Amino acid sequence: MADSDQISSATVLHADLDAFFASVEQRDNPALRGKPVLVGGGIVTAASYEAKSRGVSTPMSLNQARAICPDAIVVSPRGDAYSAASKEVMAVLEEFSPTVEKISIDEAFLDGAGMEHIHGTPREIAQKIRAAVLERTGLRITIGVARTKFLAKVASGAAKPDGLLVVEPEGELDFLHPLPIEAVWGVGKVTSKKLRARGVKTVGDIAALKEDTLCTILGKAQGHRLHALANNQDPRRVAPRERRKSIGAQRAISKQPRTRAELEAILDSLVDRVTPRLRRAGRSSRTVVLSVRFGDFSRITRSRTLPAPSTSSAEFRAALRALLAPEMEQIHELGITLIGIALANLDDGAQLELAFDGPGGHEIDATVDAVKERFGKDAIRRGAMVGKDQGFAAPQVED
DNA sequence: TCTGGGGTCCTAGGACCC
DNA sequence: TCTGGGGTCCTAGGACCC
Repeated sequence: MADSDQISSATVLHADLDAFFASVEQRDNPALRGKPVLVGGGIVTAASYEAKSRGVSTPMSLNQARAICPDAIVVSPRGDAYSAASKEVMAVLEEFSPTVEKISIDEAFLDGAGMEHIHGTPREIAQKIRAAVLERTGLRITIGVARTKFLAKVASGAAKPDGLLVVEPEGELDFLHPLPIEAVWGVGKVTSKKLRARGVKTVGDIAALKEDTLCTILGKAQGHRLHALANNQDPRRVAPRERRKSIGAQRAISKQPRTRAELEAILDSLVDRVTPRLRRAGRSSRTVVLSVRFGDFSRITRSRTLPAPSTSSAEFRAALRALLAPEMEQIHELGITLIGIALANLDDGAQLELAFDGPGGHEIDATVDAVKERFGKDAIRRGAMVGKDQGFAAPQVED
């Protein structure tokens, strides 16, 4: 097929769940339906549309939200429930398109290529998806349809909540150029201020600027990207996400004096939250990152790269203690309001690669976790021999 | 605006190597 | 002893997203 053919017929769908966390709470607890619901602790992580219509937005402090909307029901986040609901929804999406790109817990792009034959026009496809998601998961999803990812995403934003918007190819610039610059993915507070200071208010205004000018204002990468998007150029294909590049955990804490031992205990608990996720994913990490937010909300990060990829909690703990020690003086002076860790530089495979003869005599490389999954967690033990019929030779794993 | 928790990407300087 | 350019890795900070 000619390339131009594909581009002219390209259809991208952007599916975005409405007020996701709050909607899951309302779905799972009928007493919350039709009422203003706030999910969060400290700040509002998600607000139901009943709460949003009263002026609550995210992220806003919970106290402030309560002041605006005193009858709001506040619920603590249930991360596991949201992950499970997200999986249900993504599974429905995957029934419609073989190419689904998850971009966050509540959003995904779908490649519409080839779906027309089975499901009809892009509008009909989107309607079917919305109906299927609601029926199967009880959640409402908004869909934007366009020729490019960028337009599809902007379209879903404009269609919320519980909506559907198709941007026809001949109407693209009319749709795009009047939008405020903040509608562009990647234009946040700082960029918006820089641009507005120069009288740039709409996407059309950006399009009228020379790329060089934009790069001078914003830096090369962002200038180039913004110039392209504002001129309706977005060649990005829908493609399943590459693997995660880091895994982390953090905890906000109250600003009271903390001993080093107390902080190390928090660090250890964060390590214990993160390493199981690392191992479950069959990954290992070579770089350990400590991040600290002081009493004045300034932040630092400190990192250490290990000589070899690791999955060892003990090794991570030791590295983090070493990173924390030099910062204690600052912490005493300013106080500390958050402590976080991340494991970066993720490698494939958990440290040890195993080769064994698979069915048909092929040699298969497997990670430790894959082997455990297939043969049971006792298949690998320190120094254990695995039966010949399973084709292993004395795998040894530490930990 | 008295501020959560999980991420991605970009920039920039220095070390080190060829 | 003085000198160049390019590439990669590491560290730190910052903007941004949901």
